Amino acid sequence: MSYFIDVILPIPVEKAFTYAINKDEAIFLKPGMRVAVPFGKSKIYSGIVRHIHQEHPQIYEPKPIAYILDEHRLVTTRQLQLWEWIAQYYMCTPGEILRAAMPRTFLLESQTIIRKKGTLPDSEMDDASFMLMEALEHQSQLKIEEVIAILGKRKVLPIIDKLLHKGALSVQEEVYEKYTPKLVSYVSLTTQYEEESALNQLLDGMGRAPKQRQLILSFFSLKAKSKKEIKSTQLLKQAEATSAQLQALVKKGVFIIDKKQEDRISFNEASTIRKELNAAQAAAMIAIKSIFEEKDVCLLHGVTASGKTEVYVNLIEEILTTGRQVLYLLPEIALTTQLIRRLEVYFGNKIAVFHSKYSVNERTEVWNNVLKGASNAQLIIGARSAVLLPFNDLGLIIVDEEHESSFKQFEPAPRYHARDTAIVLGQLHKAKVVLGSATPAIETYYNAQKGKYGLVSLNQRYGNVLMPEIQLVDIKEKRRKRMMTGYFSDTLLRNITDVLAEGEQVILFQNRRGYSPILECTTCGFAPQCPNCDVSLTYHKYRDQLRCHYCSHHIAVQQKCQACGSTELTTKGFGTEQVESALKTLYPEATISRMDSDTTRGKHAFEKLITAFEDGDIDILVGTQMLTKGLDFRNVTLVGILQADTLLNYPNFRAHERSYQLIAQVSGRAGRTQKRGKVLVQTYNPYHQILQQVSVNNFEGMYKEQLEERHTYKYPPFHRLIKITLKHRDYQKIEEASQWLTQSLCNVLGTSNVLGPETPPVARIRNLYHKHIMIKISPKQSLQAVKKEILRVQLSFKAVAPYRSVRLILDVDTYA
DNA sequence: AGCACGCCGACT
DNA sequence: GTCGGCGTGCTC
Repeated sequence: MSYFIDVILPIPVEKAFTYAINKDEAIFLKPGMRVAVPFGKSKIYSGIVRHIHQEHPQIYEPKPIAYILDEHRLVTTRQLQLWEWIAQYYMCTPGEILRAAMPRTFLLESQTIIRKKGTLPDSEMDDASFMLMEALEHQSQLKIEEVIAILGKRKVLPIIDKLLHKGALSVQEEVYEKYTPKLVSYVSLTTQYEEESALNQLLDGMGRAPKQRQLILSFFSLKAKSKKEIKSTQLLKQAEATSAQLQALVKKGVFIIDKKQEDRISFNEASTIRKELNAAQAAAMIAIKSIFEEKDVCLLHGVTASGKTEVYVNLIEEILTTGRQVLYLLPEIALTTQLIRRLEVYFGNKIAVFHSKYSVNERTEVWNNVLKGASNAQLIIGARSAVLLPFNDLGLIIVDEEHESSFKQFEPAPRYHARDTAIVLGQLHKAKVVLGSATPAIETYYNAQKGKYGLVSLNQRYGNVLMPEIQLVDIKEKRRKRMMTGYFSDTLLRNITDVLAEGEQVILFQNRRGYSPILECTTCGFAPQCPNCDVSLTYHKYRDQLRCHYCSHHIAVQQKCQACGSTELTTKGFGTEQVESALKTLYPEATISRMDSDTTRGKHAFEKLITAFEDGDIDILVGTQMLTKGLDFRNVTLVGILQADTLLNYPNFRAHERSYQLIAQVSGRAGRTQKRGKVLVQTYNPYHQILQQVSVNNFEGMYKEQLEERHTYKYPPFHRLIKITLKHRDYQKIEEASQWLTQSLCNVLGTSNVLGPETPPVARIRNLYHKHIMIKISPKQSLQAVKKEILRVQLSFKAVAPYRSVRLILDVDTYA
C-alpha cells in the first residue's frame, strides 16, 4: 500500500500538492502538521498537511517529502476548516491564507549555500569565476545573495553551474528555522559557596579583584530584596560590572549561569476586581446573555462613551472562568495601547496581544501560546489577522468598532473581512460573538433588525454625561462675510480660544495628510504629476518634497513651473500639516501636535503621542481618521471638523454611511466627563442630510434613508458585490481585455448584474493601468453559483493568449 | 510566489 | 556576435 499527503504550500496556486510518504509517516502525520518538501528543481518549502490518503495521482509520480517538521499539529483542524471557508468565500487560494495566517518563522524556505571543493587552473576561469573562487578563499561558504553582491551582477547561477560542473565547488540547500527563542540568563551560587565559611574565605582572598567582590556583594543584596531569581543583566547593573568580570567568577566556580527561554511579551498580574456596572450596563449584560440562549451573534449598539468596554469585561470574565478562550478584535493597533492598559487591570497576565507591529519572534510566541491554550493566552487581543490564530477552545469573540473598514483586508489576498470571518470562526468553536459599535455598519444593523443577530442598545453615556453638542458651521456663508481666517471660521477660532483659556484640550480633524495636495502654477495651471501614477504629487512641507501617495515616488520641490517656467506657484487644498502650521501662527502659546500616518511611523510613535496628549502636554491635536478610533481622552471639550464635504463627496456607495460614522466617532472624543463637549463641523453644505442627521444623533434616520438608497441602487445588504480589478501596463491591451471580460460576464450573469468596465479616478498606479468591473449579486441568485461562473469566465479569459499577462484581482464584499 | 526556458535590443 | 531584458509556463 502506498500513502500520500496533500500539502498546502505558501504559494498562490489553486491546488494542493501531493507527496509520497511511507507507512510510518502516514501513521505519525496528522492534518495541520508541517512538512518540508522539495519543490521545483532545488527548493525546499514548508507546507501544511491537509489530507492523508492512498490515492495515487493519475498523471504524475509524487515526490517523497523531505522531512517532518513538527511533532504536534501547528494548525488546528478548525483552522483548516476556516481556511477552506475563507478560500471558497473570498475566492483566494489556501496558500495565500497560509501566508497571511502564519508567522514567517514557520514558513521556512531553503537557501543555497556554496562551498569550495577543488581548484581550477587560471586558464579555465573567466573573471567572474576567478572572483568567486577568490571570495571562497576568504569565506568558507557563501549564500546566493552574497555571490550576487560580490560579482556585482544579478545572473550568477550560470557561473555557479559552470564551476559546479568542473568540480570546483559544491552547493547545498540549507533550511533555516527562523524563530529564535529569547534566552534570559540567571545567576545563582554554586553549592560549594552556599556555605558561609567558604564564601567568607573567598571574599577575603579577593583583595585584588574589587569588581568581582562587588559582584558577590551585589548578588546578596539583590537576593535579600526579593525571592525571585536574579537576572545577570540585573546583577551587572547593580554591581556596575562587566560580563567579563562575571564570567571570571563563573570560571572560578562561584556562580552558575542558567539560560532560560522566556516570552518576549508579558503582562503583570491582574490587580483589581472588576468595576461595578451601572443599571444600563447591567441590563445590557442580561439582555446579551438571554439573546445568546438562542442566537450566536449579538450587536451591542452603544453611543460613544456609554461604557461598552465594561460590558465586554464582564462577559469576558464569565467566559474565562469556564476555561475557554476569548478573542477581542479591534480595528487597528492604534486602539490597542489604550485598551490593553484598561484590560490589563482586569485580566493581567491572561492577555496575549497580536498585531502587525510585533516582530516575527513575538508573533511566533503568541501563536504557540494560543495553540497550547497557555495561561497567558486566555484573552487574545488583536487586529484583523488575529482571527487566524490557532485557537484551542474559543468561548467568546468580541468585535469592537465592528463598522470599521480596516477589518476588511484589501492588499494582498486573502481579501477577507475579519468581522465576518470571526462569525464563521465562532460557529466552528460554538462560541458567541458580540459586535460592538456606536455607529454600526448598515449591513450589521440590517442583520440585527431582521433578527439574524440579537440587538442590545446603550443609549446613555456612562455617568449620564451628555452627548456633545454638534453645531454645523456654514463656511460658504462665512467666506462671503469674510469671517474666515484661512481654513478656520470665526466660530471655530472663538471656541478654540475659550477652551484653551479653560485649560482644556482641542481635537481638530482633517482627513488628508501632507501639507496641501497640489502645488499649482498660477500662470499656466500646471501641477507636477507622478511619473508612475495618474495623480498630482502632494506637497509635503516638512521635507520640502512632492510625494505620490500611491507609489511613494518623491521629488524635491521645484522653484519654477516645469511647463512655463513661471515662479508663481500656489498651493491648492490643505492637509493636516498645513492646519498644524497655521494653528501655530494663530496660537503661538499653545502646544500643537499632529497625528497621521506620517507622524506615527515607528513602533512606539503612536503611543508616545497618545500619552503626551493624555498627560496634557499637548493642547491641540490635529489629525486624520486615526483620531476616530475609539480613543478615550478625558479633557477634550472641543472637536473641530475642518471640512466635512471632502468626506461626503467620496465616489463610493458607502461614502455617506462612512461620513456619518466618522463624524459621530470624532465627536465622541469630546466631553467624556461631566462638562458637555462641543463639536463644530465646518461645511459648504450644512443642509446635507447626513450632516443634519449626525448633528442630532439620528442614527436610525440615517440608517433608514441609507437602506432605502442601497435598495434602490442594488447595493449591500440587498445585493452582494464582487469587484474585479484588471491591471496591466499596456493601456490598449487593458481596454480590450476589460471589454472582453465584461462581455463574457454579462453573457453568463446577465447584463444588469455586471457594471463596467470603469476607469477608476486614478487610472494608473505604479505604471499599471487599472480597470474595474463590479458584479452585483441579487438576493435571488446563489452566491456560490455566481462565483463558480466567475471562475469559469476567468479560466477562459486566461486562455486568451494576449490577456494572460493581465493581472486579475477578485474582491468579494468589496469596500473600496 | 520563485524560477527556468526562450526570444529580441545595446554593448564588449 | 553575446549579455541580459522580461514574457510564459510549471512546480506534486
